[in-house]
Amino acid sequence: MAEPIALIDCNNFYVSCERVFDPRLAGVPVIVLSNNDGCAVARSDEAKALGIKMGAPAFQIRDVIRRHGVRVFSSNYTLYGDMSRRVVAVIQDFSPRYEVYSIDETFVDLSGFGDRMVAHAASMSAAVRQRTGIPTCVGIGPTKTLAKLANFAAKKNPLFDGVCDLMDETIRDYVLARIPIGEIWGVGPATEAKLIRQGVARASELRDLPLPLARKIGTVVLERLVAELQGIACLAIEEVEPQRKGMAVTRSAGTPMTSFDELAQAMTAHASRAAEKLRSHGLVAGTLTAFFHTNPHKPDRPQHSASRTTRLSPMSADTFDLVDTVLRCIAAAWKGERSANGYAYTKAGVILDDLVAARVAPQLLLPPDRPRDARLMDALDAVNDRFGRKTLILASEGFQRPWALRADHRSPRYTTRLSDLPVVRI
DNA sequence: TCTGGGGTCCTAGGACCC
DNA sequence: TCTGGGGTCCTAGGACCC
Repeated sequence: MAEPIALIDCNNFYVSCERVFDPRLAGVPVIVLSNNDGCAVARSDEAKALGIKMGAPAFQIRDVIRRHGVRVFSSNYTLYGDMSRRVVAVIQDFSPRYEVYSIDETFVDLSGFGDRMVAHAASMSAAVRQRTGIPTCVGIGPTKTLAKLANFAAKKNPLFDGVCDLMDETIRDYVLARIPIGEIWGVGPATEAKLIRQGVARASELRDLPLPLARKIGTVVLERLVAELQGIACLAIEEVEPQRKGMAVTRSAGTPMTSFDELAQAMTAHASRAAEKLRSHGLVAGTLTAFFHTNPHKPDRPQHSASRTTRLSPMSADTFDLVDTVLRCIAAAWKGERSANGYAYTKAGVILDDLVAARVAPQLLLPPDRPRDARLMDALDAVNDRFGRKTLILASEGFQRPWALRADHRSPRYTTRLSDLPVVRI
């Protein structure tokens, strides 16, 4: 008998975070927008009922928002990240083995709880609600994929009262027969279309696919997925966070960039941020990619997309190194006049790969003539840590920042900023 | 005239996730 | 006018090696 795995998933997480600090948001439609206030990335149940889809561009749903008084928020990742940490702190009290899978989901090993398993899951959910204010649902199954499906069922069907246990085969058959394959973890639009062409439309039908056929239709990934649906655990709970392989800082521009200088400023900012992220994780990068492109949603306008990848030698997390490298990359990729080349670039970014812990990174055999002082970076980080991000920046980042993000509806950082605390006047 | 077989490594691109 | 950002994994195919 497989061991039970639970998935605890926060309901409409970003919206729930906003509601914790403003009870007036309860019962009304609320959405949270992506970076740059681009599209809806979280929706309350009321907003979903209005037909607002995940990822809907903000400008396309303006009418619905106005007509129904939908409350709109810019993303406040500082707040959501901190709330996520608090949720996990509660979950820790309910099982020693767990995996933080995303900002709003955690897999929990429930083996050993026997008959009390469902009750235990319910009290975990209640404790999270009581101690953080965040509502959750729990799905339980013999594999991660089935726990995910159980969670989906728990969210959709009020019958389950927030906790769905799919360890029982009868209930599992009932649920799988009713869930379309597109809802399964790992089945995206491409696989869904392919499977439907093969006459496979329900989770139960996918589960009953012979493994070799699954392998033939898809890849080893689909084969594994089918095995997981059959109750054969292929994906373990990963308690230790694996060493990350790459990291990226990419942004859409608030106003399109039309000159090389504007792009260079934005790229300086992205590279600086990337270097900062590397150092905060104690890493250095071996490969750097810089890219920029025009707005692909406007195919009638002139399109240009460019990227350059280069090795960082020695591997580095130094702001100056990364900025120099990025500027060389975009200079090599820029077409035409620097003042304006006829293109309006809306997105640019820096991607770092081959990440290694700084202390085990290979060193140069012959050190450079002017060794960069690591203490300079320490000082930079110390100042920005103490006085706020971007207190000290490279001058090449500029001070106008026309490309900077839009965030017109940001809520206060209630839990991480003293200056953002609500003030009570008596 | 006739030109092998068996590997590794790297990269780009696709698919998926939240 | 306005369409996010940051990740992972897998595969195919090319380059290269002996």
